Amino acid sequence: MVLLAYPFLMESRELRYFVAVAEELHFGRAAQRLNMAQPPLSRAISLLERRLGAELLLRTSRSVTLTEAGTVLLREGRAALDAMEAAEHRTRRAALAAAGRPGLVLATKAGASGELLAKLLDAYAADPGSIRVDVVLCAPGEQERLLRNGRADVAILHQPFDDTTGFDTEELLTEGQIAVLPAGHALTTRENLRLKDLTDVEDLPAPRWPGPDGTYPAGPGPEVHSHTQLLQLISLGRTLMVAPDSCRSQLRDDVVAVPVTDAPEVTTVIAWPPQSRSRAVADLGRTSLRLRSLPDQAPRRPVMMATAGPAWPRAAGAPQG
Amino acid sequence: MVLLAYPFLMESRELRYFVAVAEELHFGRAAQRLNMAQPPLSRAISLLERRLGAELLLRTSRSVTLTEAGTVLLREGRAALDAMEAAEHRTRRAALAAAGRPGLVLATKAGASGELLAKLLDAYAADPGSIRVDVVLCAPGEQERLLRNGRADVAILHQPFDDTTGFDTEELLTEGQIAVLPAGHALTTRENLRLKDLTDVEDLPAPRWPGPDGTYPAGPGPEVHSHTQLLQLISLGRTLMVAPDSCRSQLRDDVVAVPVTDAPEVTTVIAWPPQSRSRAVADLGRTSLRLRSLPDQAPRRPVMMATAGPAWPRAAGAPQG
DNA sequence: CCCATCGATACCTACGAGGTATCGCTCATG
DNA sequence: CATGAGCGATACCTCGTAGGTATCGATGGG
Repeated sequence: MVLLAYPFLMESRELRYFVAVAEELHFGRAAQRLNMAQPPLSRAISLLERRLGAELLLRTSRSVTLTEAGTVLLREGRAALDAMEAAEHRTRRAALAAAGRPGLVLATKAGASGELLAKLLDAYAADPGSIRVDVVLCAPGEQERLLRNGRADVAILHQPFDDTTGFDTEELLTEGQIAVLPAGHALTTRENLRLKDLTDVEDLPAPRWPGPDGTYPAGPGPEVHSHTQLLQLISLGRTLMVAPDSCRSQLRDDVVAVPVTDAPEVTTVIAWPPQSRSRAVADLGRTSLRLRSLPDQAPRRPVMMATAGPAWPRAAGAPQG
Repeated sequence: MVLLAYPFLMESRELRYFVAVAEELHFGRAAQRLNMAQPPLSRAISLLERRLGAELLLRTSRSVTLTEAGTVLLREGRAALDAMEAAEHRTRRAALAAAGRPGLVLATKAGASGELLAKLLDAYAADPGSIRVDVVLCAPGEQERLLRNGRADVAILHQPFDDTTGFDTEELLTEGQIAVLPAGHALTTRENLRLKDLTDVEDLPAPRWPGPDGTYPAGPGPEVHSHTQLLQLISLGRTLMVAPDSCRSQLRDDVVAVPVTDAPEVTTVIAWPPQSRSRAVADLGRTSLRLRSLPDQAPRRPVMMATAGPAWPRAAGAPQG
């Protein structure tokens, strides 16, 4: 039996079009996002619908909504586009490596696990045969995306917040969580807290982070987009936050940490795509294994990091060597 | 920050072209497979290379080989194309379901776990709200592919043979393995065997199954493409096989089963793509859970199955209801 | 040494992706 | 209830490019 060619009709271009429309629920805005005019977009979508034999969108002249099939195609289509993008990035990276400029891109959440990460990178750098590691700091939850679309080779994820299905992982650290509160607030007198003590605190409404679409959820709390900003807002007595224990080391003097006893334990893991059997990734994984059984304080050098939002301009990276 | 459109260049068409060439390592044959002429294929590939900024293939006028980058793109590209195809199939299936013709496609290895599967399907069919299940019998190892490219919603896989990374799974059965030998063969006098007793048995060389590319590996054993054929060859004293314990029930009288004590245990699992939170799949998963704690012999009806090779013509399905 | 094999190049054609103009429907507004 | 703004669909045109044919040039076998 001979292996045949893939027989499906869909082109990735059409899928990009559909995903744009499905996310915007508006042909005009989607067309703008795609840098094209609205009519060809309308045509492409209805052609796609005819070829799939499935209604994807319900349009009136006032609104666009997804059908069942459309919802499925949005989810599956995003995954497929991520995979396409990943193929492209990983190939480019492999070509660079073959051309003598090997490198790893590690994605981690901005403002998390600084200590741990620095130790890991130092230990890896000490490995003979280790290569340059570029660190990309991204918004909470963005790491997973970068790993899925190939912009990163490895990521530091936090269970149970990030979805690690489909990745190989190595546990790095499990820890409890603390509440970070303004110094002097009534709650700071407590030895420890429970989650329900922290919901609906009148004068400290939970902060609101932007979603992946850039919009903020509704609510009374302040809108935030960085941790420094959040800490400042806490110290000003405007909000509070619940975070893993290890972030204590990064707190300012004007905020107070109180353990939250019933918050879920947070496990920091290092994750990579399963078939990525590159030596470098394997080495890094092995390093992280070794790290857990190592004496605690190795000599530390400062670690330079590059920041990168989820936007498209390539993430600049600082050498780790 | 606004969610932007996917900015990559690669079209799935180009990727299909590359995968075809990379698998054939021959532009002419690849072009045939793609139903096109060779020159535009050559052009498309070199254009792809220029746009990726990466050499993918090393060509002489006598041979084509993959570079490092090409190897990466072959692996990643296959995954991406599977994802594209999956998006298409799952969308079509969702549309059918929305149109009142819901159905599940379950992939399983031909000639494996008949008992277990029949029980599972019966139990599920007894569930109120259960829907039609089409069973696709495929060549060993093909189930995984069907699940990844969306032609199946659920699959019966066998650890450690099949790769379940990226799937949600539910364990069904763990069992040892047996050697199936011609009746009367010297080895059948043994109470049990070890793996090394079975390698290099002069008169019973291991059978050779076709790989995914349709070619047979080299070796002394006979070429086989079905289990019936294999059993016949065993009964003729030409070969042997090692298989999970449960296949005993399907053996003919002229072959003998002997336990292999050091063969790895085989775990039969039911698997599905993780985000596929359709009610039907969830029900089936729950049914399989219940099954493990159930009394053994429920009344059984015969189960009709459709066969399907890995080739493209749509798998026909027989209703389960 | 010559021919078979195979990928690359040159050149042409035609399909379809994408643009502009405009229509037709729906709802908010006074 | 009339009007206009907003939005998707339709009509029509243009041009880029995917794909075909013919042929070249390199390489290795007989």
